[in-house]
Amino acid sequence: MKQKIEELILQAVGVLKAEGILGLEITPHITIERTRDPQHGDFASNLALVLAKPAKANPRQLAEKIIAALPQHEAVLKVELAGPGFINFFINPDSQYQTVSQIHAEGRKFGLSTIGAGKKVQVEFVSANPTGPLHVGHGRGAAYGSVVADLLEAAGFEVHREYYVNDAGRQMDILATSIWLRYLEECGELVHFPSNGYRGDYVREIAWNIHKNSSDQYHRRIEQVLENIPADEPQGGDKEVHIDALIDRTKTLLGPSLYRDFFQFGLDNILEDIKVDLNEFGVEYQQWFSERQLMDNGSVEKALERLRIGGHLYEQDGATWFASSQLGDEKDRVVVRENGQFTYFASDIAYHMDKLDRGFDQIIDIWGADHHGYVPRVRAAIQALGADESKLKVLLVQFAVLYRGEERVQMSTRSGEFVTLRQLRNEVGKDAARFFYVMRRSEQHMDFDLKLATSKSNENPVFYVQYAHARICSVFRQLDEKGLERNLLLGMRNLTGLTEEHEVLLLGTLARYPEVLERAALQYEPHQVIHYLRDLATEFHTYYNAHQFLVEDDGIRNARLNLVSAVKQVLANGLGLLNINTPEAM
RNA sequence: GCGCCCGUAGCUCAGCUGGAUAGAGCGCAGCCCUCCGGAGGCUGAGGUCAGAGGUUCGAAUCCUCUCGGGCGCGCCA
Repeated sequence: MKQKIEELILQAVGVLKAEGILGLEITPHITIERTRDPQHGDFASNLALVLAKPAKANPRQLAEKIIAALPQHEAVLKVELAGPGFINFFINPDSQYQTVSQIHAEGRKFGLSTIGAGKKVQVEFVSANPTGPLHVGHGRGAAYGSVVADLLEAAGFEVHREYYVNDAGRQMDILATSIWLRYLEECGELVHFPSNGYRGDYVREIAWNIHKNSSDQYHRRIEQVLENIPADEPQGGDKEVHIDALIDRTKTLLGPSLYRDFFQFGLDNILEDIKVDLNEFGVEYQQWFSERQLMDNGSVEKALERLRIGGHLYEQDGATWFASSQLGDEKDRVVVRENGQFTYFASDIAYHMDKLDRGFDQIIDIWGADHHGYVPRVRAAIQALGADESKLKVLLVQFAVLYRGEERVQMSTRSGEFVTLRQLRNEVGKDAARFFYVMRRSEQHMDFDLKLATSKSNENPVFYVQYAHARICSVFRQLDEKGLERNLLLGMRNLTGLTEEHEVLLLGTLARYPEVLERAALQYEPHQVIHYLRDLATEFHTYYNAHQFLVEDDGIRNARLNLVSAVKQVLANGLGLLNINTPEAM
């Protein structure tokens, strides 16, 4: 509908240009909006207001000329000039009725579009270090990322979902060493656990598992381990120096092969846990991309070589630097350390080169907002690699603060007592968790009230929307019990009988769904879908209270049932897209 | 100190990329079917869009400054 009006306006502009009223050089950006106030019709355009200046004309007079030049169309009932120069379009109600039959015909596919057809998009999200279970902060990224990906798919894009696994680097060595020390405890050694180690219970569990299945082959005496190790922080030393020495000692005592096994076992364990966790949360990936693989197969060298050829690298203080400050970053960044090791950033450059080489039209990185300082350097890298910088889109997700009613839920990573995503799911369930995470704009700091999410009352928006769906299902159950018939075709023929205010409103809202999906997808804003579904549910509940559906009159009854079942379909489509259940009864 | 995000009703938040009288939910004050699920609906009170300038026909939205909150500024990942 929106498109049709746009075409009509475009034709009118063409006519005015031919008549010399508008300069030929003027190419207006036509915006058509749905009106907020029904008195203003169904759609409105501010074209005349926008063109008034370049055309050097009075906006109202210009609007009149545009209206006069507008071709007739069966779907447009009338066009009005209003206010300072708005052009308001009143749609022929008959065309609104078509959406009901369209929804019935298209079913689950209603709302999908093809604007993204032929375009490949990669969405990378969560990508938490595999050093422990996902916590509630990752949950928002997971929910947001997966819905953005699904929205893009609904808009016709070919979507590739990816998790970047940071399975190389010091953090992983710290993990392996932490597990090993816990393992030694299992063997009966008395260990002073390093202050910088991973203290969570999961580390003990993994250690316990290894010990159970491996007899004592990794056992070394604690005196051997601690010999000449610099003091930890509580003993007046430096915790970083302490843990690095412990890592080296672990590697030496176990030897490359055993260390590798140990490292791998910890990694596999945690990664598997993350995969199961995300899966249960309704999040699927096409690929789990290994950072270590980039290190091992020479991709990092290749990426740096490409930067070197482009003249973006230089040596200083024994390290290799990327001159990112020339490409918008605030300062240059080290890519190869003095000790010869690549930085995390170096492998990230290689990762993004790999993304570019795979031929995606758009690369979307979804990060926690605390990483925002990282954006300019990655952008710089994209440019230095010779790619179009606009291919990269970074979406930042703010943290969620958990509350239980009024009381703030404390999180502490250090003590290992943080709230995990799994705990959250167990407490509020998948549906409420996903709904709440995605309910707010991603850049918005969010208060997540656990008590509200679990309450089975009208305070809880999840239940409100789901209830609308269940209520419609209940109506259809009642149909049988009352011994009334349903006739789909008869209902379609009588749709024009739906002239009540509530019905007209619902028809308009149903017709809006595809537009909402499209906007939400192109702007990466899942919360728009949530707001839409709440609106739709509200309008349905209002309608339900105002009118009986199961009436004696066959024509009206069947028309209303068709309308209501279209509402049910759209609720199911919307909730389905968010990966939230649509219960038939609650 | 510099950079990014945010500031809208008592609370939690929308606000369609600059449009018409700023909207929801919760909370509060009143109400509603002998009838398809009251997990619902209706009505009302509640706002200097943090503040001050500017841009223009028109600003919550764009620009500048100030105030307040969050987060970043490693040869960590």
